[in-house]
Amino acid sequence: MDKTTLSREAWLQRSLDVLREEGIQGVRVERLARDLGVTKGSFYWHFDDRDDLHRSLLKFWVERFNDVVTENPAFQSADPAAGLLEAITKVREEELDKYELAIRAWAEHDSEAGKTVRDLYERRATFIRSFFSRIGFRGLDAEIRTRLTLCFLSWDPSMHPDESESRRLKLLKLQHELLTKK
Amino acid sequence: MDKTTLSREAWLQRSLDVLREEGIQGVRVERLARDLGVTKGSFYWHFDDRDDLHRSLLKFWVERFNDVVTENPAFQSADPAAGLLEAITKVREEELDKYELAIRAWAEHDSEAGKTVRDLYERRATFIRSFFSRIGFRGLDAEIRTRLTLCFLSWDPSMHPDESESRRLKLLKLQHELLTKK
DNA sequence: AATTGTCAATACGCCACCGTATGGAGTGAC
DNA sequence: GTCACTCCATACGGTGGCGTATTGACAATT
Repeated sequence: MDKTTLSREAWLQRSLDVLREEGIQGVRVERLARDLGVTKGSFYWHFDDRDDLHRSLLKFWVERFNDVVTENPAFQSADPAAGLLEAITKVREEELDKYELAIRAWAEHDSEAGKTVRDLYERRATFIRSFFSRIGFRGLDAEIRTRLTLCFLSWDPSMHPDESESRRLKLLKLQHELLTKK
Repeated sequence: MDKTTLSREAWLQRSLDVLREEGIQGVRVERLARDLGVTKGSFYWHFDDRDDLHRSLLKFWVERFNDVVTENPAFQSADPAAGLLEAITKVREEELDKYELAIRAWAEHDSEAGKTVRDLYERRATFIRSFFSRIGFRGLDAEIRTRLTLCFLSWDPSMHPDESESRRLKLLKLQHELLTKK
């Protein structure tokens, strides 16, 4: 791994954390430079401009925190209800939702981030829906279960930031039981 | 109603719409002044500074879009399942969730807005939980149903901005059935 | 008619941030 | 030891937004 790549990723990782803590308006060139202990001369070597950073940031996040679930064949082997539980448990355990709300907040007011999030939602919905479909739910019945699952995964943790991990997993299981029960 | 009050509310209403369209970073003094066809001389008559506007905006939103449900005794009369359905239907029909995501996005990176949203969540959760409690659900079983209801109300519509009103109501009813069924 | 109060216009200084231009340090090629 | 390449530092001009100070228009009061 050469230094160019490394340094570019350092900017991206720091950007992601700043995004989470302060929102996209905190992801500024000179501020990041201060955080990283360099000046913006470095930034403009690695990126065209601030917009380039923002777009790269989206790609960076999608690759690291999303593809690992929806593109992962491991969840297809078991019986559907168990496979679904494994998938949503992985999200919680590996904190794949860590930057979720920050990205969603950003997407609300940025068209490009909006498109990324919408496309991603479709991938996720298709992924989850297939489980409910294989369990035997059809049409609107599968749809509402899919949506409730996605809602709960993406939104609920952000409303309970101080909840213990064990309680979260308990509620996650309970939600899974409730929605997979025929 | 004197002109002072009216004009102050004009700033607040415009701010709320700008917040929804562009986020809190769009709620800027000179920009709002342009939108309203005045100069910022007016702004600094009605508000101390930008921060004063932001804090007032929060209060403005809470009073207009939230108290009407949680502080409304009308939903307590009917049987619990029916009362719950009435309450969540009112939210959808009167678009009380219109500014929900914009506020939530703001709250993610602003401590004062964060506190407002957390307090509000508690009020809502208590409100919803009482229905499930009266239906006969207890403990974690009532908790998960409460959370799924709140998730669905706050988050799901934002993921389907182009969905028809009738389909939304249909899914809302289905969600209600699924969660109130013993 | 003069005075007071309400609201808005104008002009100013200030600061944060962006993007560019240019120079310079370090390293490997040969 | 020179050359070229990679990466960062420094200095600059430009822009946009904030908040203040001052003046002005208009209405109501007396």
